Amino acid sequence: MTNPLILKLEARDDLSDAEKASLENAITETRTFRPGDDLVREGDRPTTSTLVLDGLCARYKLLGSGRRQITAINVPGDFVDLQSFLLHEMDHGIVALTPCRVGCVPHDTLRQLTEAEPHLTRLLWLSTVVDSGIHRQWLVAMGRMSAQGRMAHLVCELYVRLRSAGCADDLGFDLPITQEALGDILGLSSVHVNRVLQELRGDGLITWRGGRLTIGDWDRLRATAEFDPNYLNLIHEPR
Amino acid sequence: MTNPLILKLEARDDLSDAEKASLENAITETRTFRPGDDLVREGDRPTTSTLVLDGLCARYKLLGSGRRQITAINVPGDFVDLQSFLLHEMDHGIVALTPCRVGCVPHDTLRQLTEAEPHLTRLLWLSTVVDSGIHRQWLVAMGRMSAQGRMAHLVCELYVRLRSAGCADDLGFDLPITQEALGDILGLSSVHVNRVLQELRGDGLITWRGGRLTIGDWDRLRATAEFDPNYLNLIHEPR
DNA sequence: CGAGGTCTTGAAGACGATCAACAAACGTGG
DNA sequence: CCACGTTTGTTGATCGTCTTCAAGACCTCG
Repeated sequence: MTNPLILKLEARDDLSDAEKASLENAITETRTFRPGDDLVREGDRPTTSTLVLDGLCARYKLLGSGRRQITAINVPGDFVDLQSFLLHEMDHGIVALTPCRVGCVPHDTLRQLTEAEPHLTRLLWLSTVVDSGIHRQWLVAMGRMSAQGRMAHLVCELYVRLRSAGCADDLGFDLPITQEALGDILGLSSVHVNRVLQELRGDGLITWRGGRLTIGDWDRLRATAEFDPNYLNLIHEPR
Repeated sequence: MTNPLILKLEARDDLSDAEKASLENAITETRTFRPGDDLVREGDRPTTSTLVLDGLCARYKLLGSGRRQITAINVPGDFVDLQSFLLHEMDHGIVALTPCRVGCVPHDTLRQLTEAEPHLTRLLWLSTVVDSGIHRQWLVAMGRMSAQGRMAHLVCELYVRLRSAGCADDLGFDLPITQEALGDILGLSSVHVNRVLQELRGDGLITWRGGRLTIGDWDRLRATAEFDPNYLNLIHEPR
């Protein structure tokens, strides 16, 4: 099976065979995690960065009250903590939301890439910059949209991202997580998540049963979410 | 006057004289903006990136309802839209919050830096990655903190960032923006911003008059905000 | 001095949180 | 395959936070 990071980068620019080989060889080890396992903890100083090969992970922070906020979802092909190569100390934890398989890339290897492969460096930089754009969009949703709008937006985003990673079909995608986790993503209580889901289902926009999310009416879902995939930067052009 | 970007990067790693010169020479033009002016609009495809030399700018998105959400504040030394060099199309606008002086750096120059200056490239990459960390912290505040906690957190963050940019003294800093803008930052209505400010002032945590924010009790402000500057990555070490 | 923008205050209402109880689903061991 | 315990999902009731609307005060700048 080919490395999903290569798929992700090739969606945005051409890669030479040498560059693909560099990426393939960068992974020194693969590891698996079960839902709820921490891949990395806040305060760690990892010496490798983690690439999601399969499953979903989340970045999160905990507050004094014990509340959790998830700040990002990572799908296959995402370099979860690529920034730890530059930041050194983790300012947040990373948890497996579903069963996960990940690849580890030593920071030394990344550093060598930045010395020898300027184009690949720009593409890796790009992938952190796209993450940043997703964060900004989430901020807009959190600050100015209703709970239903936010939920609809999340579904739209995950659908497009999973699709581009080859992990969704025409009808929907697997999302085997709890309503509480969904609340931690959207900044809502699990009770309210439940009610919002019922409304969206009542309106025929989505259904979500047995860990499988099905899209009922993409156009209206998209309208509810005011979703514009622009910020995901799924455009192929020279970088 | 020395380029504040150099100050910002030197807070996090050593720069050689050649690297400093590269950064100085990168700015081809400086421009000024008045409060409310757009530096860049959503959908633009700029050919330069913008470095704040003086004043405050904000990244923002507008929703269908006309609501605005500010997703980032940029202080002197920040490279506002460095990512446009990789992303090409702007997924958000940038507005001057106060009178601003900025420097323009052509994307061609940035590209050449990535080809010839790996260490400087890593530092510029780092600065986008720190922005990302700030976004994540804002998400936590938006999702899981009260209006007062959020306000307190914003004040703490701005104080530390402006201080490290040499734009704040022991007592506080200039913040000549409207309460409505503050609401667009925090995802609150301007009415509620007003009330939250009154409470914080009543508690002796801050005062804000005539565009000048004064910190009354840093320890309690910090506690209210659960503020930990860790995510700003103000650590000097080799990158 | 007047006009537009900004700040302030009050009142009403919407949205989402919290609490509590129960139902359903899941997994584990017998 | 069933029994049981634990986790997850569902529902109702109540409460608090923040929004919205509206009106008046203040301020700044032409």
